[in-house]
Amino acid sequence: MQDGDVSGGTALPLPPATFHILMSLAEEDRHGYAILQDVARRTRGAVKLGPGTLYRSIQRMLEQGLVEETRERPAPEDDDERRRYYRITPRGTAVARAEARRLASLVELARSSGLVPRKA
Amino acid sequence: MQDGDVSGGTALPLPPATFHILMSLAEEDRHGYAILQDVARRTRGAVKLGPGTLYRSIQRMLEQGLVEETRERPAPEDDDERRRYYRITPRGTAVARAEARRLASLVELARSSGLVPRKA
DNA sequence: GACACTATATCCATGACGGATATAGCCTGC
DNA sequence: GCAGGCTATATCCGTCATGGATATAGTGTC
Repeated sequence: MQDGDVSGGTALPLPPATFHILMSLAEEDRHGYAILQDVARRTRGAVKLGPGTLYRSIQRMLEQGLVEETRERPAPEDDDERRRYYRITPRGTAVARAEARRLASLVELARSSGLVPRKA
Repeated sequence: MQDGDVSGGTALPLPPATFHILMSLAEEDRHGYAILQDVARRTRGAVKLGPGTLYRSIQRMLEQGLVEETRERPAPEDDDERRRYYRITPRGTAVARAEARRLASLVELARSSGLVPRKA
């Protein structure tokens, strides 16, 4: 299902886990485990990333420059030294937007196919 | 990324190829190769299914009862005996609708994440 | 003391994919 | 005449993303 590239080796469609991680980080910087909880919360439990999926996705995304690790950390009393915090990059934002547009046009396609009788 | 089932072993998210095939068959009964061309046409070339993906997807979908092979064929002068024609089942329609709703709510999620600046 | 939660990371099996390959008849251009 | 492309179906292979199990380890709860 080869769509287009978005410059730099990241092709669409984006792996679903990658898209969810980018959406979570678009809101604010987070560490891995917090992303896990945030995705579950935002999707009302519909999407629960497994730990394997999460950490391997983050590694891939670091290599592709979609996210970067931040040195900034919260005040020590709110922190946990084990955590690793991540921030979305401009490239990550661009890729996420491209994926969102792709999904939106896919929904449009479904609508014009006579599917989608009512609003979600 | 385990979402819910839609009764009978077919889980969401649907494999993208499966969703495209269902959308194509929602319009009218088609044979395999015609689905291939229709998907490419409807997505304006953005999605081109490989032959392996197409025929294995159809086999899986037959097993899951999402599509069925039809005995009805066009007039012999418009036909090709090699073709195998497929029709979407009520279950296939239900599954496709569920997937379309899932995608629509994913787009909504992206919108509320501050992504998606303009319409696709 | 057992269990659950936080937090990261790796391993394994499964599943979906693209592309190559196979087979084969048809048509077009050179 | 024959090379190449199109129609049409089907199988094989390597790759990639996934869920879940497992590992490690500190904290808190029952």
